[in-house]
Amino acid sequence: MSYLAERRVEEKERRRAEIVDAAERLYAKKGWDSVTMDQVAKAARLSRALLYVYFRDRDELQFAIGERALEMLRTRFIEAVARHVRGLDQVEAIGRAYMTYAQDFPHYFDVCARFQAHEMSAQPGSNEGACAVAGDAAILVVVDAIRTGIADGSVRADIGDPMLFAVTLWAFTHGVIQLAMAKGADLARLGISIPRFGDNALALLRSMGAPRPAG
Amino acid sequence: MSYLAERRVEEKERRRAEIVDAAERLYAKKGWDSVTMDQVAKAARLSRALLYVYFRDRDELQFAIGERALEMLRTRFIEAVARHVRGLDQVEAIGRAYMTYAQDFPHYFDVCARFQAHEMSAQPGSNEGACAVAGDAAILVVVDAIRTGIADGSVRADIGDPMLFAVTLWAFTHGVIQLAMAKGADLARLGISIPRFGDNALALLRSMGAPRPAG
DNA sequence: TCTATCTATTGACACTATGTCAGTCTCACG
DNA sequence: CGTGAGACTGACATAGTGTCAATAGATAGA
Repeated sequence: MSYLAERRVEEKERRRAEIVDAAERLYAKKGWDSVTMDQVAKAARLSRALLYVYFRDRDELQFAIGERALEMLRTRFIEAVARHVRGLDQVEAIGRAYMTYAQDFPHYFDVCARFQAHEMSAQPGSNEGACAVAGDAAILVVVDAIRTGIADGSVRADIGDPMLFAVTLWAFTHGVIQLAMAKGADLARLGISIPRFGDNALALLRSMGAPRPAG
Repeated sequence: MSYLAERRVEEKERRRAEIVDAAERLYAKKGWDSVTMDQVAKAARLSRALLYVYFRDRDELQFAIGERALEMLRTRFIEAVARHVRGLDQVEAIGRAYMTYAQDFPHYFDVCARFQAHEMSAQPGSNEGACAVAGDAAILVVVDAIRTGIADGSVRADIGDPMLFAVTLWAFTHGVIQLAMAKGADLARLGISIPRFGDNALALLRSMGAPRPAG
């Protein structure tokens, strides 16, 4: 029966998703480092051994959460872009979207940060090409916005490669958010509030992309 | 005898340093995650249990390496500043120094990145105030350079708080290096070489700080 | 010199978590 | 039925962390 095999696959995907759900809840609550496979198994009401049927190891489970995180991020980027017409505004909106994303889903941002920081050597078992620099799909949204901006004149035309510019903007923004997320308290002690920090960074980035007479 | 107690303290510090040395070598060779207390103990020719006399736990050992890393970073910053007179040039030199530092001591940069990313909640047992945002001492060098730049006219005067600007520059630069370190291969695949990436970022940062008619 | 004592050092233990595997359970199909 | 494929599990082996009682070594004082 072909549609039985189909059902099997479907069931398998559901189980897998349930596991990721459970893992994600724990991740959000306690941080990845203190989530054990046992806890995940219990939360999903399965035996620990079964997790290893669906995921090669702990890292691959985190990787699965990462895929969700990147997908969500891309969605937010697209929504942000849709709210503006001028390219420069879109780029700024993307930056702001990244910030609110990090606030709304700290654990998602955490995965992104780990993907970004550790080699993440696309395990041979999984869908390899899925994640490159920072979720290709997401970065492409930025590139598009930049291209739009160059076309409508809101972004300086003399930036070189839009891809290079996009990756750089990404790195800048990521660095700012990461610092804000981890060191909010220390920043406060220096008289810097998170919103001020974020707004300032965003303004600087905007001025970087805008043509000479500031826009 | 007072000078005997003194000798004791000295010996203790030497031992401690030996342990950190061993740990650091392993860190540099294999990355912190795959360094075990056992390996450190063997490398230092001590029993594993003794490590716990000198360091509360594995994290505190890494922390000790972090102190060295931050000290080294500050040194590099100071050297970089000393090679220039105009504030803007000093700031740019600091950024470049951070990049070469990351190349020269990848494991030191790795510790910095972890300090920056994880709360690093200054353990009550150790010298707490030692590390705030990113090794206060290091960031102060940046602040000084910015102040110098404002004074000599090479840096836009209308940036607000120099501290805010310094922290932001730090975050930007850190983000760029982190991405370059971890994703060099993927960047290359996008046609972006590390040097180009770094130089471009540095140029952008410089243009951010320079007064309107680019300097 | 002998001994009390203090500190550095260690072997062995308890605990936690990971990943594996042989074996059990379930159920659609012949 | 009963059988075979795939879902599922209990129990094991391994590895690493942190702790503790006990040992070894040196020093000051009798």
